[in-house]
Amino acid sequence: MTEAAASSRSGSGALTKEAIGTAARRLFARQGYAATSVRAIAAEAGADPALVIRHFGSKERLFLETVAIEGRFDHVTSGPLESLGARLVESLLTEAPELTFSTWRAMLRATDSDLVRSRLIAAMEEMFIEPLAPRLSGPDPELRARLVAAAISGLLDAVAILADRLIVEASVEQLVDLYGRSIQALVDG
Amino acid sequence: MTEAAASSRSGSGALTKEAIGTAARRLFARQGYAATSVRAIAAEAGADPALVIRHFGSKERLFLETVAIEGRFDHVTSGPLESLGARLVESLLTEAPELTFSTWRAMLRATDSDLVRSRLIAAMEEMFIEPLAPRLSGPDPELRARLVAAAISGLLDAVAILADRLIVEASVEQLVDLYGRSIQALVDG
DNA sequence: GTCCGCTTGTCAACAGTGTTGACTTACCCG
DNA sequence: CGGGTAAGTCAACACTGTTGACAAGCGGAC
Repeated sequence: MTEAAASSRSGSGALTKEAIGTAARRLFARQGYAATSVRAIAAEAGADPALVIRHFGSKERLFLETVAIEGRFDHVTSGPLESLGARLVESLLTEAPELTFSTWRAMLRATDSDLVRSRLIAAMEEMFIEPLAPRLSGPDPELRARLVAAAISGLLDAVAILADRLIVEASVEQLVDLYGRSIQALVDG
Repeated sequence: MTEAAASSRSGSGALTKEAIGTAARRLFARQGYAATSVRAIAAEAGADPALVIRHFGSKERLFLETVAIEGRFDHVTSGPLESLGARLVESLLTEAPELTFSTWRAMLRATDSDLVRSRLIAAMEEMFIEPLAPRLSGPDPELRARLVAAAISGLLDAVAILADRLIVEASVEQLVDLYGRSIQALVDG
């Protein structure tokens, strides 16, 4: 069609779309999906509520397009297996943890939507299960990799949603030692 | 409508309140908090939407009063420590799992509400952390008990929310063996 | 018997939500 | 200049949770 012409024509539309996206990202991360209204996003971006829908199709698609889990754990999952549990926990807790936690919180609470749910599943599989499963030796490597992912989601729950104070305020070394050893039991099989 | 009038004449409004409660419980468990409207609950109970609010105060309080985590794991947490991980996983997977899972799903998704969130935290502490922490020996018993709770919430996530097919379809013995051993590492410290 | 108070229920309305369609504006190409 | 199209605006729709005014039936007091 006229996509090339349209994109080269004028940057005005793409600019406000970008503004809407960043406003949505901020509000979704801070208040969650349900508590953030399209009108609030529009106001924050200085745009009309109808324009938000016209640019992104729906509030749900706006959420999916803006708040995405993008943690990269390749360096962890590709490292030595005997220290994987510890390195996994450390990476989760130290590398841009604020982003990881708020994203987890926002997405998990929005899993009413099947689209959000399948997106979350896909992210977990891509980040942890798929890189990990083929490397595990012993019985049921795939199942064990998925249980590792379950343990990770449990840690994210504790920090991002339940906000367990003792866990949040514990030292990274302690958590790496304790929870890392627990995950390591799944890796070793 | 004549039936409702008749019931109100014979006994009390507590009957219709009960009907509203069971309708709410069913719909919340099946569709979650956000997707269930007060009007749908009222229709299912054969009552007026305004009556729902008058009886329970608000949709949020209705949710809190109807869907509550009531799992009892005393027999597990008071048993022998050396097999606690395995017995915990087995108990979670076999004892009224449908109720446990749907309740976990409904509550976790509704943690936008601070009331729901603190209720969920209280339930986890009462069911797992408080009975377990004083029994653990070694360093940081409280922190380790809370990490056990985190691991549990991860397993619940995998089954109830992410609906991980390999985990759901795995045999209880496999999960007890693998994830139980992982939790046991936290218990042993 | 009549009135009062109380619970139980009904109705219409409010402000807020996501979303849609009609409409205007502004721009680039021919 | 004229036409087509993307960008933006506006009012409206159906829906949400919640509220206040009001009716109906009941038990007890005088």
